[in-house]
Amino acid sequence: MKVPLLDLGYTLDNGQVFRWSRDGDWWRGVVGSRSIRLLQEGDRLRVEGDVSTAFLRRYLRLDDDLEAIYEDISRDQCIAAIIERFRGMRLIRQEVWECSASYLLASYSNVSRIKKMIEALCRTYGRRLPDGQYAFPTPEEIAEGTGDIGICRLGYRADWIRCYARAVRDGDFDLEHLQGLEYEQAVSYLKRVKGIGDKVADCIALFSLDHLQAYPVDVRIARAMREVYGVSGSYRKVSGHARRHFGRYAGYAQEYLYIAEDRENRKGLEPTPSCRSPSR
DNA sequence: AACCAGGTCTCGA
DNA sequence: TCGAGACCTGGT
Repeated sequence: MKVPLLDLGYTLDNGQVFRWSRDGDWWRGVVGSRSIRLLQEGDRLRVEGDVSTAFLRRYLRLDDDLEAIYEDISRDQCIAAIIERFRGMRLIRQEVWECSASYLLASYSNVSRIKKMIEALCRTYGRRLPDGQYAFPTPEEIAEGTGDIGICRLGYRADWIRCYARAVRDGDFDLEHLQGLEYEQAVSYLKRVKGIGDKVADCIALFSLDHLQAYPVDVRIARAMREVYGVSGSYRKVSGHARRHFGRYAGYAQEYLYIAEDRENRKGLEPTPSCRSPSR
């Protein structure tokens, strides 16, 4: 399929999704219960697996006008340089249950471990797919599964995920209702779930509810906000400042800042533009 | 071997 | 509303 401005590598390898990995020149991943392989060749995407182009257009947010978003969020030299450096990185539109359950597990951990926890969860409770991969488990499968959650090594997150799965299964937490809410209401509703706080709620809002103004602040973003923009303090304060600074697509700016920090930390590879000084 | 991690919970001011 | 401490576990 033909695609607009896109860098598949930056898009799949920036910590927003946890079930994709490199496989030679290809990318291999499981989305829900679909096993997919993707290869980008310029403006074309080669696709293997049980997916339609319509599904991929939606999943990869190919409907976002990246150039327009770049223009909107390029409100300072630092973010402009980072955008230039990582051109083509897109947010991904994840399904709500998988996204929320995944980020519920993501707290106070690191991407490598998060990936392992999720794979273990899928292997323990998810359906086995024809190619040997495992689907992301449904709330019912987690709530009613007979597998031993202990082998997933989730730590204290095990209780959170089981409690959340039960609530969704029983209708005590309504994902349909969630998807109809505005940003602030969605965040408040999400935070009723034990294990979902400010940051995870923002991730879910941004990655699965189309609330592009959401601005998740983790330790890295907090560091960037402090060092680059001179802002620190409570989550509310930092996130709110960023949302005012970057505007309605603040979430995109957040993800560009995040990938820049990430590549910075994987030292040795690809130098990134540095703008460590509140020039002003 | 320490330190850190896509944070949240609880509690006290 | 905010800040301080504790926290499963595994990466680096």
